[in-house]
Amino acid sequence: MSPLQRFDNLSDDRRAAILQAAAEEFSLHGFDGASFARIIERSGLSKGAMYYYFENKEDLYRTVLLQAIGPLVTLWESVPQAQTAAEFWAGLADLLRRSFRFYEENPLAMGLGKSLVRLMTSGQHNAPVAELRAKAEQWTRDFFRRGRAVGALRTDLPEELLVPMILKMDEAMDAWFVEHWGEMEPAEMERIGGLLLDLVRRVLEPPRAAQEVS
Amino acid sequence: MSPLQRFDNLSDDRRAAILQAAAEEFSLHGFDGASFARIIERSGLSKGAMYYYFENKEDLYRTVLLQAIGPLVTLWESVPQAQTAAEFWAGLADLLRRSFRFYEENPLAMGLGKSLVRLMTSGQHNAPVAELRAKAEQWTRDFFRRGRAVGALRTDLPEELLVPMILKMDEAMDAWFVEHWGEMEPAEMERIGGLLLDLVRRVLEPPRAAQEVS
Amino acid sequence: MSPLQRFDNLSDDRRAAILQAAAEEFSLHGFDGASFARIIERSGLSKGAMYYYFENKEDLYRTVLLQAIGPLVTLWESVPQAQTAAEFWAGLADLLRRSFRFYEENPLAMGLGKSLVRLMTSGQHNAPVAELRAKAEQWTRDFFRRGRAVGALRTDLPEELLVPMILKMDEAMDAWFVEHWGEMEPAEMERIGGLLLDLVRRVLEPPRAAQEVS
Amino acid sequence: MSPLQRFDNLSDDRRAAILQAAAEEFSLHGFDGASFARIIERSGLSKGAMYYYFENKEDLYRTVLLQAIGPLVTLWESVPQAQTAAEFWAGLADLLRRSFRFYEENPLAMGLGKSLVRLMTSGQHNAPVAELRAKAEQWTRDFFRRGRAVGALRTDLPEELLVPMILKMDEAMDAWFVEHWGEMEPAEMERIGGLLLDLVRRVLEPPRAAQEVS
DNA sequence: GATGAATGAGTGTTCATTCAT
DNA sequence: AATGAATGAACACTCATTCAT
Repeated sequence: MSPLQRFDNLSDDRRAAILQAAAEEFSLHGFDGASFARIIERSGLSKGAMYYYFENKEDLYRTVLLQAIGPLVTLWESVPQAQTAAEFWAGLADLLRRSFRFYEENPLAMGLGKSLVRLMTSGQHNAPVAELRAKAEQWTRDFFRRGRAVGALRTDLPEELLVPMILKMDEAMDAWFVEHWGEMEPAEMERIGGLLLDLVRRVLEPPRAAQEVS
Repeated sequence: MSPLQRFDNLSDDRRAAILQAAAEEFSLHGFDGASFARIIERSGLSKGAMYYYFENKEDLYRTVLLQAIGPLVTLWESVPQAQTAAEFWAGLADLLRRSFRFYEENPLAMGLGKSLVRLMTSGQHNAPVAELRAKAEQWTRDFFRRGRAVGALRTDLPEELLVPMILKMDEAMDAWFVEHWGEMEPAEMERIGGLLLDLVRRVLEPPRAAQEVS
Repeated sequence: MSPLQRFDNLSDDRRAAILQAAAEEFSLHGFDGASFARIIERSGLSKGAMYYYFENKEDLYRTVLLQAIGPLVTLWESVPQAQTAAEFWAGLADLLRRSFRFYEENPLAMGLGKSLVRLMTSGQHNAPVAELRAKAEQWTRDFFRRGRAVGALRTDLPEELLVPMILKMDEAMDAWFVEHWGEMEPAEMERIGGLLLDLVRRVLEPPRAAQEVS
Repeated sequence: MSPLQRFDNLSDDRRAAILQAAAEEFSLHGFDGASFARIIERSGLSKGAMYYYFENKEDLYRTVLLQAIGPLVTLWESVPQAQTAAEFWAGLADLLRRSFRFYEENPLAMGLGKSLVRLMTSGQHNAPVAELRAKAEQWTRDFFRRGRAVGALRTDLPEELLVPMILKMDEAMDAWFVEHWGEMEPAEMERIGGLLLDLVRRVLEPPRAAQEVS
C-alpha cells in the first residue's frame, strides 16, 4: 500500500491533526524552513508513524497541499467554457469571488498556497512540487487559450510573463485580505473585491482601453 | 575598524568572490535557507576570515545587499518631484526603464532583490533588514503621497494593498526579464518594457478608464 | 515522552556512562567550562542520541545534578524540627555526619555539588539552576528561622552573610574529605568530623562564649 | 626583552586600559570563561600589540593579577612577627582591617582575587597560576607556623584543611562586603568587621572555648 | 501497524593564537 | 614597535531520515 493510500485510512482526528500542524508550519516557514520534527511533535504521532504515512518531508508537503488546495483546484476546473469575452470575464469574476470565500473559510489553505508560490518561484532545482507545478501550468495554459480564443485576453505580452504576474497579484490580494477581513464590513469587502477583479482585468485585457486613456 | 570598513579594504578579487558566492546563495535559497558555511567555502576564505569581515550571516547579507542594490536606491531617490500627473508617469517610466537596464547590467542584484522581498513579506519577526525595510517604506509612502497630490494615483484602494501589489508585479517582471533578456532583440525589449509600464499605470491610475470599458 | 522520562528508561550501563562522563566534566570545568561534545564523546553516544535524552547542556546538568544530589536533599529535608537549642545542634550534627558519609559513598556527587555552588555564587544571570537555587534558599531560610526560634543561632550577623559562609566552609570541608578519606582511619575521621561540626557551631552560635574568652 | 618588561615600558594610559579591561573580564567570567578577544577590543590595542606585551592569555592573567594583588601581598608580608598569641591576633585583626580597606579602594582587585580562588580550587591540571599558588602557600605556611609557635592556632586540625577554609570564609565575607558596603554606615561596618575577625579567630583558636560552652 | 532509539552531517558562531608586513 | 589578516578547531545545537523491534 502506498503512503498516500495509508493516509486515507487514518482516523479523521489524526488526519486533521497532521493537516493542521503541517499547514501551520509550512505556512509560517515555507517548505525549506519548516521543521519536520516540529510537525511530528505537534501532530502527536510518533516519528515512525509519520514515516509510515509519508515517504518524507516532501511527500507530506505534497499531500497536505493537495488536501488543502484540492477544492480550489476543483473550483477552477469547474469554470464553464466561455463563448464570448463577456462570459469569460463573468466566469473569472465568479471564480475569484468564490476563491476569496474559500480562503476565508479555509485560512490554512492560504498560507500553504503562498508557500507553494514561494517555492515555485524560488528557482531551486529539485523543487518538491514538480508534478503539481506541471498540473497548474497545464490548467493555466488551457485557461489562457480559452480566453484568447474568445478575444478576452491580450496577445501582445507572453503568457510566461502574464501568468506569474497574475499569481503574484493574487498573492498580494490574498495577503491583504487575510490581514484585514476581520475589520471590514461585507459591503466594503464586496466593493474592494470588485475593484481587484477589475485590476486583473486591466492587466489581462487587450490594451485598447489604456491607449484611449493615455 | 568596523567589519564594513575591512570589507572595503579587501582586494578586488576576494571582494568579488565573496559577493558572487553570497549573491548566488542568497538568491537561490533566501536569507534563512542560505548556508553561511557554503558561502564561505565557495568564497575560498577560511571561517575565521569571513567572520573577520562580517559580524554574522545577517551582516553579510546586509552588506552584499546594499552593495548590489545601493545604486538602485540612488536611482529611485533621484526621481524628480512631479508637478502634474503627466510628469509623474513620465518620471516613473524613466525610472522603470533605468531599473530594467540596471538589472541587465547587474544580474546578481536581481536575485538579491527578490530574496529581500521574500524576506520582507515572510512576516517573520526580527527579520534582519529592519532599517532597510523602514527606509523603503518611507520612500514608497513619499512617492505615493506625491502621486496622489498631483492626481496621478487612485484613492479608492488602500495604499497597503497597492504597494505590495506593485512590488509583486515588479518581481514578476524582473524574473521574466532575467529569464529572457539573452534571447531578445533590443527593440522587442523596449516594446515590452513600455507595455509593462502601462500595466503598472493601469493598476495605479484612478479607475475612470476601466469603468468606461466595462 | 519527556527527555527526563527517556533518561529513566535507559539501560543501566548507558545511564551510568552518561552520569560518569557528565559528572567528571562538570566537576572539573564547571557548567560553563564543560564541553557538551566531550561529555557526549566519553559517554559513547552519538550527538543525536544525547539530544534525544536531554534538551540541551543545561538539561543534562540539571538532570545529572538532581540524580547525584537528590538523596542529599532528601537527607536535609528529613531533619526533625528542633524544640531546643540542644536538639537543633544534635540534629545538625547528625545531618553533617550523614552528609559526609553520603559523599564518601557517592564521590561524583561532591564535584557536582561544588560546581553548583560555583555557579550559584558566580553572579551570572540566567544561571541554569534557578529553581534549584530557589528551593535551596527556601530550605535554608526555614532552617535558619527554626534555629533562631530555639535560640541556637546568632542574630547579630545577617543571614545573607552567614549562609554563604557556611556553604563555603562546607565546601572546604568536603574538598578536604575527598582528598584524604582514603588515607585515614575511621576513628580519626570521626574525630575530625566532630571538630568540624564544632567549627560550624562556633560560627553560628550566639557570640557569648567568644566574648568571655577574648 | 621579556613581555613583562615590555609591559612596564607601556604608557600609563595604555597600561591602565589593559588592566581595567582585563580585570573586568576576568572578574566577571573567571580565567577560562574570559574572552581574550574581548579584553583586546576593550583595551583599544591591536591583536598583535597584545601578543607583543603578553605571551598569551595566561600571561596576561598572571600579570594583571600580580599588578592588582601585589599591594595586598606586601601588606600580608609586612605583618610583624608576633611573640605572643595576643600579638598574633592583634596583627591579624590589623591585617584584615587593612585588607578590607584595600578592597574598598581597589574594587577590581576583589573580583580578580575571587577568580584566582576559583581557579585554584577548580582542580584543573595545568592551572595557569602554579607559581603564584606556590608563593601563597609558602606564605600561609609561614604564617601558620608562627601562629602555632606562639600558641595562637589550634593544632588538632590539619593545616591543609584550615587554610582553604579560612580562604573560603574570606571569600564569603568579601562578597558580602562588596554587595553591601554602599548601604551601610561606617560604625555598622566596623562592628561587623569586628565580628568577622572574631569568627576567624573562633575557627583558628584552640578549641578550649567551645568545650566550655557546650 | 506502530514505536522511538539512533545517526551524523549540518547549522551559525567564537576561540586563542600566528605571522608577514 | 606594531598592525591586522588569517587560521581552523571547537562551541552548543538541529536536521531529515533509518530501522530493529
